[in-house]
Amino acid sequence: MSSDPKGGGAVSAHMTPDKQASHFKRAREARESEIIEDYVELIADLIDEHGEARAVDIGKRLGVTGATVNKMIARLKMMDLVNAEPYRSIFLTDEGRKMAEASRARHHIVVALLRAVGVDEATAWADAEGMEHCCSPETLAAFAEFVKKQGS
Amino acid sequence: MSSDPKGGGAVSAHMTPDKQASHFKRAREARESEIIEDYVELIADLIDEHGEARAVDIGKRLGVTGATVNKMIARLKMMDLVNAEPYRSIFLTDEGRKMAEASRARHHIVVALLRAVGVDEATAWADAEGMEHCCSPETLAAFAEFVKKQGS
DNA sequence: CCAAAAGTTTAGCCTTGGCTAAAAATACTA
DNA sequence: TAGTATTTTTAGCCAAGGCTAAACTTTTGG
Repeated sequence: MSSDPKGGGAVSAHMTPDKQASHFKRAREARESEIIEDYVELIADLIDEHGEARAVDIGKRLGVTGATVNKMIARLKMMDLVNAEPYRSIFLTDEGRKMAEASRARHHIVVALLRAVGVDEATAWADAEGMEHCCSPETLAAFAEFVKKQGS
Repeated sequence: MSSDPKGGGAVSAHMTPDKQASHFKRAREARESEIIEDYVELIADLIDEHGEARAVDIGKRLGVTGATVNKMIARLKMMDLVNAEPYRSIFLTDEGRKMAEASRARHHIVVALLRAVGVDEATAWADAEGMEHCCSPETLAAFAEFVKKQGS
């Protein structure tokens, strides 16, 4: 740790190569499901707000083109997360709805935790967008616990 | 928010479509730089521990094949983050070292925050692997502040 | 009721970041 | 020093998730 002026030390000093590899693997896998969950959660939001989820609105909120949305919806359909017929709006399957609920719950816990440790509202919402996908159940549980304690 | 039994509410109720789009864009960009930073940080770790960073060791720790490492190193070289000659081990440029420092510092702050809110050591290290890339400077500052306060 | 606008779909392209297999270079060891 | 073992490199594959452009529906308004 000779060249670490900040005093932290090498991350890998804490573990064996394969343990570390598994962390990175988990992070890679999280990245994969992240996009899926973003779409599913957003579809749920749109249905709640407008009664339906249209490709064009999904695209607008996600900042991607309609073509991209379309391709993704095809994937979600194959994964049995949504029901969709050509030229009609998109609906969640039971499984999709369950995923949306879970995703939303995680999102809220992360926002609450960030607020509790002093992050401002806007930043909390923005940052939670990515963080919600990296937290293990244990960490989420700890967050929930901490927030509850703070509140009381 | 009619159909939200958990009481959280739709995420998007808090913002306009384009604001939300920018959050997702930021999350996508973070995902892109994430891999780069993981490689750079790991190279720094290996140099600190072994005096050099070899492709085979990077691969082992990241859980990817040597071929993948090789391709990535070529990219890092193009980005001027590392110096590497054929069949020799890899070194960081000044810019690379700077990135590694920053990444490492973020990593440590996140771990400290997780520990402070009650996450156990092992989980903290594992989860920080992904979270470190999603935190804005504001959030990291809040984390640092919070940890400092707790400690005193 | 029909034309223009809006939305959806398809086709085809690109980059990333994985992979395997095989070739080339380096390192070790008998 | 020769031969084997390890490591690196190259070539070529794949899926994901973006994009544009163009064709095709559906919706809307005159």
